[in-house]
Amino acid sequence: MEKGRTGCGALRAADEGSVVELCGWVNRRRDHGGLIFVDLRDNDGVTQVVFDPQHPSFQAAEHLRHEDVLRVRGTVRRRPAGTENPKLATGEIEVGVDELEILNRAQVPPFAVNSDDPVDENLRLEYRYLDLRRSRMQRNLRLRHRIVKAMRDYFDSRDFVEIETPMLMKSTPEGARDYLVPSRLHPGSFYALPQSPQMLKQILMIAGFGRYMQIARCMRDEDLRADRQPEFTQVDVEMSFCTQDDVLEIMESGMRYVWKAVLGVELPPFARLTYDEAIARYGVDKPDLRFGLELSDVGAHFAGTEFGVFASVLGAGGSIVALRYPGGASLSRRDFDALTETAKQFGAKGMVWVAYAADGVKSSASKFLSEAQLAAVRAAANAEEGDAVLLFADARELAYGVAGKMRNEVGDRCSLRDPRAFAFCWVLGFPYLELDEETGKPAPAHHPFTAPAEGQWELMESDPMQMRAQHYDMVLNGYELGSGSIRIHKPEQQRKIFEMLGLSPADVEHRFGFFVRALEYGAPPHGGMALGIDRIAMLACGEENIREVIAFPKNQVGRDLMMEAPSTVPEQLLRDLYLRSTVPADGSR
RNA sequence: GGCGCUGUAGCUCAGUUGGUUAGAGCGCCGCCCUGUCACGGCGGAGGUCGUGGGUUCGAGCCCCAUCAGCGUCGCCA
Repeated sequence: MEKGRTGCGALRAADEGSVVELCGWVNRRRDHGGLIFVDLRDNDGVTQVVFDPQHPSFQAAEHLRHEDVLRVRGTVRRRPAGTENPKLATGEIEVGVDELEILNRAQVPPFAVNSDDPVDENLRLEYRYLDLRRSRMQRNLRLRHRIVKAMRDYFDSRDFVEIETPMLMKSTPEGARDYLVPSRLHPGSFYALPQSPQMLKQILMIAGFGRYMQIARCMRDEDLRADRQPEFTQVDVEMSFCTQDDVLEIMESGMRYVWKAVLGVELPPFARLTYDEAIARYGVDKPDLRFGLELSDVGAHFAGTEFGVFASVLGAGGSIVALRYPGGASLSRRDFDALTETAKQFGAKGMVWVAYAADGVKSSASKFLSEAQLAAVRAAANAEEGDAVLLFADARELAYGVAGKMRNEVGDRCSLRDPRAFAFCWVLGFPYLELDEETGKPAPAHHPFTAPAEGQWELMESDPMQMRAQHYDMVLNGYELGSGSIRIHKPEQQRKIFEMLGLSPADVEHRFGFFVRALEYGAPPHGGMALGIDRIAMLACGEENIREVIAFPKNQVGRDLMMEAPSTVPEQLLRDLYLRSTVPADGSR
């Protein structure tokens, strides 16, 4: 607070009689003709200031409007008995104005700044400075600040060093699409903005820093989602001579510290699931553990079934996955049709439902299901009378995937996803390889610096798809907060992975030469992790959209509606960079 | 690129089966009001019903296209 100025949230009854100076915005004005009250708001709170008619500033106060900016000097006085406002921290007192200075006038704002009533998001983003004045964004961004500060404090206390890495980096072929920056000094060459500081933090381990962290900005040129922005912030961590358990301990303790420091919440130890368990029980590798509704495989009960759909799926080695819908027996056929449509959007070919109502069992496939099968499904899904069970039959991966997404859908419909609950977990033991959908060949499921599970290098030759990675994800309420791994630190192993990726030695030299060379100069074993700050802040704030915890976010098509970026640039700027646009003048493509 | 939803006053919304001059609350403007705090009272202004086309005697409402936004799938090593 500047010398002599008092915050608008500071004054209490004990300050009676003191002369104070307040600065802030007109949150509200109540004009009684012979007496004017103004609620003055700053980042500290709201104070009622009073203009008496005999005072020279009274006439000016008659013309004050929402969001005008004032400096006020006056005397703190207790409010008359019976007029205190218990809803206001400063509600015992008011400031009788002696001096009013109007520092600036405001246009009539396009939406109400003094309330958190919903407003069209386009408008909020266009007038973000007004939106940020509102209490929701003030609260969210201040909470976010405290999260980031708690993280820095925590990692500092555990002897991590924050080191900045460049924003102008080198484009690498795999992963997300890069944002490119043309080089003026090197015509035809480009920097890439970092997707993450991955290789640089590993090089910092090779450089002997031992424990590194960074609040790192990352950019990925992919399509946006409610939980995804093209630029985002990670707490990026790397450590030397560590095991997977060491990293998990550091990161889990960190989250526990942050939750305690910022929210006052003591988190229990995080649940640990293997990838295979997560898929089998929840159908996803980022399960929402705020609720149960675990999946079950009921294929065994349908051996020899006459039902064509099930028979062909089982014949082809697929799965039939059951999901309980609590209270679902009361749904209408129409409701089930709508659910089936939802499942189809998740990739299902269809859905069979069974409703265990008090007056009997109904099903979309009742002709084909025996009493014994209905009972077996009910038992497998732990369904009670009044529940429904949804069945998804398909190739194993698809059936579980759809069931997992439908589990979240059912969780929403049954209000099982409490926004104030925090269910953290670790997912471990990911497969090292997955089949590339285009080529059909095995490719690393994660980034190519991940180390296989201990003692599994030999599987690379014998049974590569069985290899597991020393890779781990931290998951909160169904959101992936981040992932990490123990890295490869032997240059020959790193080369082998690149080779498997189909890179020739010349490719490796061109793209990763600096990195493999660094590994050859005594790279210590190391590993680490990165967590998405935006998602953490979003969940800590109880928000469902990442834009609510970012001061100046992009909209779904990557536009900043306030400054109107991206934009065209003067021709000369392009010439300096040796660039020429291929976009026709009318903007068509 | 696919699918779904949304678009009516400055804001948030209502608008019946297609039928007279498109409404409400808040905000805005003016007047009144000395204890309010979502102050109150009286009066007033304010509309390309996203845009274009079509069907119809008649369209905010139906059809087609298009724009913008949101959600989602693909995508995000």
